[in-house]
Amino acid sequence: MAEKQHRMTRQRRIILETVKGLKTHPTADEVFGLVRKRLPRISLGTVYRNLDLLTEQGIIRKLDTAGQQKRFDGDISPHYHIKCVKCGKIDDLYFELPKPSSEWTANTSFQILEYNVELLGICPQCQKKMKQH
Amino acid sequence: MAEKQHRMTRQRRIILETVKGLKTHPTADEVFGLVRKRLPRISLGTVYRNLDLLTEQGIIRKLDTAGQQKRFDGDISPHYHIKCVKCGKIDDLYFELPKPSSEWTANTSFQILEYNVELLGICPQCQKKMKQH
DNA sequence: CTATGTGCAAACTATTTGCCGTCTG
DNA sequence: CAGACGGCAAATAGTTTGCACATAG
Repeated sequence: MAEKQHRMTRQRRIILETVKGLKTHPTADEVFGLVRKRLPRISLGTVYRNLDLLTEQGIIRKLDTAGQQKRFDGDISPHYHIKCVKCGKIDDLYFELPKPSSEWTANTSFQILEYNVELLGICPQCQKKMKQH
Repeated sequence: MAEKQHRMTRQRRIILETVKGLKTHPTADEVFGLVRKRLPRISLGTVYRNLDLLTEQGIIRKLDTAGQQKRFDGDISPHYHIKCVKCGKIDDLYFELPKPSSEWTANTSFQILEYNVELLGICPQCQKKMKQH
Protein backbone atom coordinates (compact mmCIF):
# COMPACT_ATOMS: atom_id res chain seq x y z
CA MET A 1 0.00 0.00 0.00
CA ALA A 2 2.00 2.94 -1.29
CA GLU A 3 1.32 6.28 0.33
CA LYS A 4 -0.19 8.96 -1.79
CA GLN A 5 2.37 11.35 -3.17
CA HIS A 6 1.99 14.89 -1.92
CA ARG A 7 3.15 17.92 -3.83
CA MET A 8 4.49 21.08 -2.28
CA THR A 9 2.28 23.57 -4.01
CA ARG A 10 2.58 27.31 -3.55
CA GLN A 11 -0.62 27.28 -1.52
CA ARG A 12 0.51 24.49 0.78
CA ARG A 13 3.91 26.06 1.34
CA ILE A 14 2.50 29.46 2.21
CA ILE A 15 -0.13 28.00 4.54
CA LEU A 16 2.62 26.08 6.31
CA GLU A 17 4.90 29.12 6.55
CA THR A 18 2.02 31.16 7.92
CA VAL A 19 1.09 28.71 10.67
CA LYS A 20 4.73 28.12 11.60
CA GLY A 21 5.38 31.85 11.68
CA LEU A 22 2.68 32.57 14.26
CA LYS A 23 2.92 32.33 18.01
CA THR A 24 -0.86 32.36 18.23
CA HIS A 25 -3.25 29.50 17.65
CA PRO A 26 -5.20 30.54 14.60
CA THR A 27 -8.54 29.23 13.41
CA ALA A 28 -8.87 28.10 9.82
CA ASP A 29 -10.29 31.37 8.78
CA GLU A 30 -7.64 33.44 10.48
CA VAL A 31 -5.12 31.44 8.44
CA PHE A 32 -7.25 32.09 5.37
CA GLY A 33 -7.20 35.83 6.06
CA LEU A 34 -3.43 35.93 6.41
CA VAL A 35 -2.64 33.66 3.48
CA ARG A 36 -4.95 35.63 1.25
CA LYS A 37 -2.69 38.67 1.63
CA ARG A 38 -0.06 36.75 -0.32
CA LEU A 39 -2.37 34.64 -2.50
CA PRO A 40 -5.52 36.67 -3.05
CA ARG A 41 -7.26 33.96 -5.05
CA ILE A 42 -6.83 31.12 -2.55
CA SER A 43 -10.06 29.56 -1.34
CA LEU A 44 -11.13 28.66 2.15
CA GLY A 45 -11.61 25.06 1.04
CA THR A 46 -7.94 24.83 0.09
CA VAL A 47 -6.96 26.18 3.49
CA TYR A 48 -9.06 23.53 5.25
CA ARG A 49 -7.74 20.74 3.03
CA ASN A 50 -4.13 21.74 3.63
CA LEU A 51 -4.45 22.31 7.35
CA ASP A 52 -5.88 18.81 7.66
CA LEU A 53 -3.22 17.30 5.45
CA LEU A 54 -0.38 19.00 7.33
CA THR A 55 -1.95 17.79 10.57
CA GLU A 56 -2.09 14.19 9.31
CA GLN A 57 1.56 14.46 8.39
CA GLY A 58 2.33 15.68 11.90
CA ILE A 59 3.89 18.92 10.66
CA ILE A 60 1.40 21.07 12.53
CA ARG A 61 -1.11 20.30 15.25
CA LYS A 62 -4.89 20.56 15.28
CA LEU A 63 -5.93 21.48 18.80
CA ASP A 64 -8.37 19.22 20.51
CA THR A 65 -10.01 21.98 22.46
CA ALA A 66 -13.60 22.14 23.41
CA GLY A 67 -15.67 24.59 21.43
CA GLN A 68 -17.03 24.84 17.95
CA GLN A 69 -14.10 26.28 16.05
CA LYS A 70 -10.89 24.33 15.63
CA ARG A 71 -7.52 25.98 16.14
CA PHE A 72 -4.15 25.05 14.74
CA ASP A 73 -0.67 25.22 16.24
CA GLY A 74 2.64 25.38 14.40
CA ASP A 75 4.45 24.29 17.56
CA ILE A 76 4.37 20.50 17.69
CA SER A 77 6.56 20.12 20.79
CA PRO A 78 4.61 18.59 23.68
CA HIS A 79 2.74 21.25 25.60
CA TYR A 80 -0.74 22.10 26.83
CA HIS A 81 -3.13 24.98 26.49
CA ILE A 82 -5.25 27.35 28.46
CA LYS A 83 -8.26 28.89 26.81
CA CYS A 84 -9.93 32.16 27.69
CA VAL A 85 -13.59 31.51 28.49
CA LYS A 86 -14.49 35.04 27.39
CA CYS A 87 -12.77 35.44 24.04
CA GLY A 88 -11.42 31.98 23.18
CA LYS A 89 -7.80 33.07 22.99
CA ILE A 90 -5.27 30.38 23.76
CA ASP A 91 -1.95 30.47 25.59
CA ASP A 92 0.74 27.80 25.82
CA LEU A 93 1.66 25.95 28.98
CA TYR A 94 4.76 23.82 29.24
CA PHE A 95 4.76 21.19 31.95
CA GLU A 96 4.80 17.44 32.41
CA LEU A 97 1.69 15.58 33.24
CA PRO A 98 1.78 12.46 35.44
CA LYS A 99 1.30 9.15 33.66
CA PRO A 100 -2.28 7.89 33.86
CA SER A 101 -2.53 5.77 36.97
CA SER A 102 -4.13 2.34 36.76
CA GLU A 103 -6.56 3.42 39.44
CA TRP A 104 -8.05 5.95 37.03
CA THR A 105 -9.15 3.30 34.66
CA ALA A 106 -10.07 0.54 37.07
CA ASN A 107 -13.73 0.67 36.13
CA THR A 108 -13.58 0.92 32.37
CA SER A 109 -12.87 -1.62 29.70
CA PHE A 110 -11.66 1.05 27.31
CA GLN A 111 -8.06 0.75 26.19
CA ILE A 112 -6.34 4.03 27.10
CA LEU A 113 -4.32 5.79 24.43
CA GLU A 114 -3.54 9.21 25.78
CA TYR A 115 -4.95 12.07 27.70
CA ASN A 116 -5.16 15.75 27.41
CA VAL A 117 -5.63 18.54 29.87
CA GLU A 118 -7.23 21.80 28.97
CA LEU A 119 -7.19 24.67 31.39
CA LEU A 120 -9.82 27.36 31.29
CA GLY A 121 -9.24 30.88 32.47
CA ILE A 122 -9.41 34.55 31.62
CA CYS A 123 -6.81 36.26 29.49
CA PRO A 124 -5.18 39.56 30.54
CA GLN A 125 -7.20 41.67 28.09
CA CYS A 126 -10.50 40.25 29.26
CA GLN A 127 -9.44 40.72 32.90
CA LYS A 128 -8.95 44.40 32.15
CA LYS A 129 -12.29 44.72 30.41
CA MET A 130 -14.01 43.21 33.44
CA LYS A 131 -12.44 45.68 35.86
CA GLN A 132 -13.99 48.55 33.93
CA HIS A 133 -17.45 47.53 35.18
CA MET B 1 -31.65 42.08 39.11
CA ALA B 2 -34.23 39.35 39.69
CA GLU B 3 -33.62 36.01 38.06
CA LYS B 4 -35.94 34.96 35.33
CA GLN B 5 -38.69 32.67 36.49
CA HIS B 6 -38.55 29.22 34.96
CA ARG B 7 -41.57 27.01 34.47
CA MET B 8 -41.56 23.27 34.61
CA THR B 9 -43.28 22.53 31.34
CA ARG B 10 -44.15 19.05 30.10
CA GLN B 11 -41.33 19.29 27.56
CA ARG B 12 -38.71 20.39 30.07
CA ARG B 13 -39.70 17.72 32.56
CA ILE B 14 -39.56 14.92 30.02
CA ILE B 15 -36.22 16.08 28.62
CA LEU B 16 -34.84 16.13 32.15
CA GLU B 17 -36.25 12.68 32.98
CA THR B 18 -34.80 11.32 29.77
CA VAL B 19 -31.27 12.62 30.36
CA LYS B 20 -31.33 11.57 34.03
CA GLY B 21 -32.61 8.14 33.08
CA LEU B 22 -29.70 7.35 30.77
CA LYS B 23 -26.30 5.99 31.68
CA THR B 24 -24.98 7.07 28.29
CA HIS B 25 -23.90 10.54 27.23
CA PRO B 26 -26.41 11.50 24.58
CA THR B 27 -26.11 14.19 21.93
CA ALA B 28 -28.92 16.71 21.55
CA ASP B 29 -30.44 14.76 18.75
CA GLU B 30 -30.33 11.45 20.56
CA VAL B 31 -32.30 13.17 23.33
CA PHE B 32 -34.63 14.53 20.68
CA GLY B 33 -35.19 11.03 19.29
CA LEU B 34 -36.02 9.59 22.70
CA VAL B 35 -38.20 12.45 23.88
CA ARG B 36 -40.13 12.40 20.64
CA LYS B 37 -41.41 8.93 21.50
CA ARG B 38 -43.34 10.51 24.35
CA LEU B 39 -43.97 13.92 22.81
CA PRO B 40 -44.17 13.42 19.05
CA ARG B 41 -44.62 17.11 18.28
CA ILE B 42 -41.62 18.41 20.22
CA SER B 43 -39.09 20.31 18.15
CA LEU B 44 -35.34 20.03 18.09
CA GLY B 45 -35.06 23.72 18.98
CA THR B 46 -36.94 23.10 22.22
CA VAL B 47 -34.59 20.28 23.07
CA TYR B 48 -31.56 22.51 22.54
CA ARG B 49 -33.09 25.36 24.53
CA ASN B 50 -33.91 23.10 27.45
CA LEU B 51 -30.64 21.22 27.50
CA ASP B 52 -28.85 24.56 27.69
CA LEU B 53 -31.16 25.89 30.37
CA LEU B 54 -30.83 22.75 32.51
CA THR B 55 -27.07 23.00 32.09
CA GLU B 56 -27.04 26.62 33.25
CA GLN B 57 -29.04 25.60 36.29
CA GLY B 58 -26.48 22.90 37.02
CA ILE B 59 -29.07 20.11 36.90
CA ILE B 60 -27.33 18.33 34.05
CA ARG B 61 -23.89 18.72 32.54
CA LYS B 62 -22.80 19.68 29.04
CA LEU B 63 -19.61 17.84 28.27
CA ASP B 64 -16.67 19.91 27.24
CA THR B 65 -15.27 17.26 24.97
CA ALA B 66 -13.44 17.90 21.78
CA GLY B 67 -15.36 17.10 18.64
CA GLN B 68 -18.14 18.67 16.70
CA GLN B 69 -21.19 17.36 18.50
CA LYS B 70 -21.86 18.22 22.13
CA ARG B 71 -22.89 15.51 24.59
CA PHE B 72 -24.90 15.80 27.78
CA ASP B 73 -24.64 13.95 31.08
CA GLY B 74 -27.34 13.46 33.71
CA ASP B 75 -24.69 12.58 36.28
CA ILE B 76 -23.40 15.81 37.78
CA SER B 77 -21.15 14.22 40.40
CA PRO B 78 -17.49 15.03 39.77
CA HIS B 79 -15.99 12.57 37.32
CA TYR B 80 -14.07 12.47 34.07
CA HIS B 81 -14.60 10.92 30.68
CA ILE B 82 -12.83 8.79 28.20
CA LYS B 83 -13.82 9.01 24.57
CA CYS B 84 -13.42 6.32 21.94
CA VAL B 85 -11.33 7.70 19.10
CA LYS B 86 -13.04 5.32 16.66
CA CYS B 87 -16.72 5.74 17.40
CA GLY B 88 -16.97 8.69 19.82
CA LYS B 89 -18.63 6.70 22.60
CA ILE B 90 -17.96 7.98 26.10
CA ASP B 91 -17.38 6.13 29.35
CA ASP B 92 -17.20 7.48 32.89
CA LEU B 93 -14.07 7.51 35.02
CA TYR B 94 -14.13 8.23 38.72
CA PHE B 95 -10.87 9.30 40.23
CA GLU B 96 -9.17 12.29 41.78
CA LEU B 97 -6.79 14.30 39.77
CA PRO B 98 -3.94 16.21 41.36
CA LYS B 99 -4.61 19.93 41.67
CA PRO B 100 -2.99 21.99 38.95
CA SER B 101 0.43 22.83 40.24
CA SER B 102 1.59 26.42 40.15
CA GLU B 103 4.46 25.26 38.02
CA TRP B 104 1.98 24.51 35.22
CA THR B 105 0.96 28.09 34.98
CA ALA B 106 4.22 29.83 35.77
CA ASN B 107 4.53 31.30 32.30
CA THR B 108 1.05 32.59 31.64
CA SER B 109 -0.73 35.71 32.76
CA PHE B 110 -4.11 34.10 32.37
CA GLN B 111 -6.20 33.82 35.51
CA ILE B 112 -6.96 30.12 36.00
CA LEU B 113 -10.55 29.08 36.58
CA GLU B 114 -10.68 25.34 36.18
CA TYR B 115 -9.35 22.53 34.19
CA ASN B 116 -10.68 19.64 32.31
CA VAL B 117 -9.20 16.28 31.50
CA GLU B 118 -10.21 14.12 28.62
CA LEU B 119 -8.85 10.66 28.08
CA LEU B 120 -8.83 9.10 24.64
CA GLY B 121 -8.96 5.39 24.01
CA ILE B 122 -10.72 2.58 22.25
CA CYS B 123 -13.98 1.10 23.45
CA PRO B 124 -14.48 -2.68 23.80
CA GLN B 125 -16.62 -2.95 20.66
CA CYS B 126 -14.08 -1.15 18.51
CA GLN B 127 -11.27 -3.29 20.00
CA LYS B 128 -13.14 -6.38 18.80
CA LYS B 129 -13.67 -4.96 15.34
CA MET B 130 -9.95 -4.26 15.04
CA LYS B 131 -8.96 -7.82 15.95
CA GLN B 132 -10.98 -9.14 13.03
CA HIS B 133 -8.43 -7.69 10.59
C1' DC C 1 1.84 13.38 -19.13
C1' DT C 2 -1.06 12.24 -15.17
C1' DA C 3 -2.55 12.19 -10.75
C1' DT C 4 -2.68 15.49 -7.19
C1' DG C 5 -4.26 19.91 -6.07
C1' DT C 6 -7.03 24.26 -6.64
C1' DG C 7 -11.01 27.57 -7.03
C1' DC C 8 -15.62 27.94 -6.76
C1' DA C 9 -20.01 27.07 -5.28
C1' DA C 10 -23.13 24.15 -3.36
C1' DA C 11 -23.98 20.84 0.30
C1' DC C 12 -23.84 19.48 4.90
C1' DT C 13 -23.93 19.26 10.13
C1' DA C 14 -24.80 21.15 14.41
C1' DT C 15 -26.90 24.76 16.55
C1' DT C 16 -29.41 29.19 17.13
C1' DT C 17 -33.07 32.42 16.44
C1' DG C 18 -37.45 35.17 15.08
C1' DC C 19 -42.09 34.95 15.06
C1' DC C 20 -46.37 34.05 16.80
C1' DG C 21 -49.56 31.35 19.02
C1' DT C 22 -49.89 28.42 23.64
C1' DC C 23 -49.88 27.46 28.41
C1' DT C 24 -47.92 27.79 33.22
C1' DG C 25 -48.07 29.89 37.57
C1' DC D 1 -53.61 37.17 32.20
C1' DA D 2 -48.62 38.32 31.59
C1' DG D 3 -44.67 36.64 30.48
C1' DA D 4 -42.22 32.30 29.79
C1' DC D 5 -42.25 28.75 26.50
C1' DG D 6 -42.89 25.74 22.36
C1' DG D 7 -43.38 24.64 17.35
C1' DC D 8 -41.88 25.73 13.06
C1' DA D 9 -38.95 27.23 9.64
C1' DA D 10 -35.39 30.01 8.28
C1' DA D 11 -30.77 31.61 9.47
C1' DT D 12 -26.16 30.96 10.93
C1' DA D 13 -21.43 29.09 11.67
C1' DG D 14 -18.04 26.04 10.62
C1' DT D 15 -16.53 22.71 7.64
C1' DT D 16 -16.68 19.45 3.68
C1' DT D 17 -17.21 18.08 -1.06
C1' DG D 18 -18.10 17.59 -6.34
C1' DC D 19 -16.50 19.18 -10.40
C1' DA D 20 -13.74 20.99 -14.09
C1' DC D 21 -9.51 23.12 -14.86
C1' DA D 22 -4.52 23.89 -13.44
C1' DT D 23 0.11 22.32 -12.31
C1' DA D 24 3.98 19.80 -9.82
C1' DG D 25 7.10 16.27 -10.46
